[in-house]
Amino acid sequence: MQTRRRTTIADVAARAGVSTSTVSRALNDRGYVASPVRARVIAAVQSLGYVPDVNARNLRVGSRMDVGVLISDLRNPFYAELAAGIEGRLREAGYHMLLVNDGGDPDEELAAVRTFAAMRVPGVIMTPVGDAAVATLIRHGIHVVQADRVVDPAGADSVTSANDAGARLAVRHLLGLAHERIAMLIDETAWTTGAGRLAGYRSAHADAGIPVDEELIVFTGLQSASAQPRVARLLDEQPDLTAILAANNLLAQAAFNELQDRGILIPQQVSLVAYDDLAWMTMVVPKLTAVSQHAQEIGRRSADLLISRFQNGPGWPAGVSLLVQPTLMIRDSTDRPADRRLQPAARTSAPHAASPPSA
Amino acid sequence: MQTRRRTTIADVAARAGVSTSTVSRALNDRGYVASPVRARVIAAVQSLGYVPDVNARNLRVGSRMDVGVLISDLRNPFYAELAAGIEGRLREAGYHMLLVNDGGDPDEELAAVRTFAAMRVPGVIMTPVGDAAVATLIRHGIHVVQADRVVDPAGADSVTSANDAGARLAVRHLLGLAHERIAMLIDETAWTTGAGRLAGYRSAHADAGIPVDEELIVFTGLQSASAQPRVARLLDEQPDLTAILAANNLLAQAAFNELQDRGILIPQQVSLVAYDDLAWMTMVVPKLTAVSQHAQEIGRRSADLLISRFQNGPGWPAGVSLLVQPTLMIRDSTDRPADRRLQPAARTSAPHAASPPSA
DNA sequence: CTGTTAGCGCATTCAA
DNA sequence: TTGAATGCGCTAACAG
Repeated sequence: MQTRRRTTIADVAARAGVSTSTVSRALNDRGYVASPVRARVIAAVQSLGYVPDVNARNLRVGSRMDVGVLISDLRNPFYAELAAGIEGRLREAGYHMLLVNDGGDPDEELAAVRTFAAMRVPGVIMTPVGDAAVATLIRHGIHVVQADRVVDPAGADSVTSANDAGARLAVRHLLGLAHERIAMLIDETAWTTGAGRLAGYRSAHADAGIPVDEELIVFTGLQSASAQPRVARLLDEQPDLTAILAANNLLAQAAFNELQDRGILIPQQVSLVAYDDLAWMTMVVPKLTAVSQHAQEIGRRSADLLISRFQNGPGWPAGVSLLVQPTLMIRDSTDRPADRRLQPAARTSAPHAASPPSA
Repeated sequence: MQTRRRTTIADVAARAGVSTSTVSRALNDRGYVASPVRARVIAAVQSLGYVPDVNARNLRVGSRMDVGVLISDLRNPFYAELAAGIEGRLREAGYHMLLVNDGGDPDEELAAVRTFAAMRVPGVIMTPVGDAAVATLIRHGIHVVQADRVVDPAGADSVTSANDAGARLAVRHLLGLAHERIAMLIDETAWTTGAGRLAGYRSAHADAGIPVDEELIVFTGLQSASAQPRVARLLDEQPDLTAILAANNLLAQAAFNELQDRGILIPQQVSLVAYDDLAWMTMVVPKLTAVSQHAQEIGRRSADLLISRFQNGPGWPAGVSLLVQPTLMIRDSTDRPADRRLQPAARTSAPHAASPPSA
């Protein structure tokens, strides 16, 4: 029957003819245990299929070997890579990853954080959405590493991508090709990722002495469904833009789809640079020029940083920030701008151009 | 200082001027608690920032609200969708997902399963790789739902895609287009996914009275790096094939890339059907005809099934198997086969055709 | 080298 | 309606 009591350390002890503490010592290589005794214990464990109860162990010892990981969206390949990087390193260090997906919702995030606190995990790696969550963790004495973006610049550790540098790389590349009207697609700038990328966009323009036309900076918001229509509007309103920098992979997808739908040639009519470098970007025609953030590396370093926190005591400096440098992968979606007059002609032949532009 | 003892239920009790049992009752809505007392307790909890220790709670109660989820590869969008589906439902039911990634490695899988057993989770949802893991879980009285594939057809519950039906759909579509030499790309058939898809491929042929040429069935193995070279060899050795069915998204990617690299036109020279329907498949040219497995739905149903197990006692029939029907999304990568003689001509102009075919 | 004792934080009898 | 006592399974002192 299923009602059978689970086997405990006492069962093992009885079977091996020793006390429970001896079993505990044998299993944890702690203190002295005579070889033959250890062998008997191991044998008993095997035959009983005994697995120690971590709840009891954690309760007694006061810490556990699981770290909480909180990310926004498992289905976004960027986060999936990040999580994979984190998990790999944690596993190497003997820790387990407890992954929770908050969907970018601050309430879910707070709930998840409470769960981690309840579990008494020693640390949490998260892509933070609200600062309340980070604060809660810290208040409970739980180490937190902010990955990818940061909401608490002072207190908690972080590992982020050099967003400004990445955007600068992309824009400088476009400016070098002689583009002057470069649109920037961005979800929002409340997060450091968006803010950094926008800053890079601006500073690259400043370096080149080219003024930024604010009309070319479009905010799509966080709902991915609204992105493509917003791109459509941009294309309608700014017929003379020659290049687009999409601030993340979802926006790149939206831009690419809209350009395709309209029959606008990339890069002949509009050059496109994606932020995030995903597999599909080399499968489409043309292959997309993209900024690789090295998501997995960000994950690995986040895990490393957290583990260092565990090992080095409170002596360690607080608020360590690591920066991972992105790389620009130049492919086929960027080229010198062509004669702009090509564009309206091509667009009228596409079905989507039916609605009259406001210009 | 960090050395401060963590706040426990006793601290809350003291602050509220009641006993610990009253606090416990107030927090769990169990038994009678006078309203004003409850209010005082809540206030104390708030001001102390108290969060109950789940380790202690689980130890006492003997069960927890976390279910283990074990998948092969977080970075594969199919699994990511599956996990997202599982998590959504679990969360709705008040459970948390503890996700571990085994990389398809039986040893890692076994280790993870032991961890779950040690945690005394009430159930595990997994894409199983070895049968030892499933057996271990069952032996420990932990409910397991096999998702996507199954290694234990008798004992444990499962939610899978109707793989044979999906492949049959795809092949029937190709046969209907008058293809007769349809290659099947498959990683391996040790897993039920591959076996089912191959069976569907065969039965569709049988239904149409078309013999299967075994040379057209190629096994790529599990390492994704070896897939594209294997496709290359297939193309060299079988110059007269007119269509390819790729048994998963990785293989579809490999096939697509190889065809592109060789300049072979899809679908004019070779039609391509992907198993798994991912976002990039509608972004490439041509858009890929694909079998959608509804990965998220598989995840949702797996979670539902597990939760039912929790609720309905041992009275429930053992080994429930749910089947999710796949859907064929017909797009632009499949068409009637063209004159085969086009192929060699096109291929000699491609760089990869340098190595002489064995034919 | 090994056994006895105690207690981690909590939920639950059982009395009051 | 509340409090005191008990024990979940385990590890860490402390004796022996």
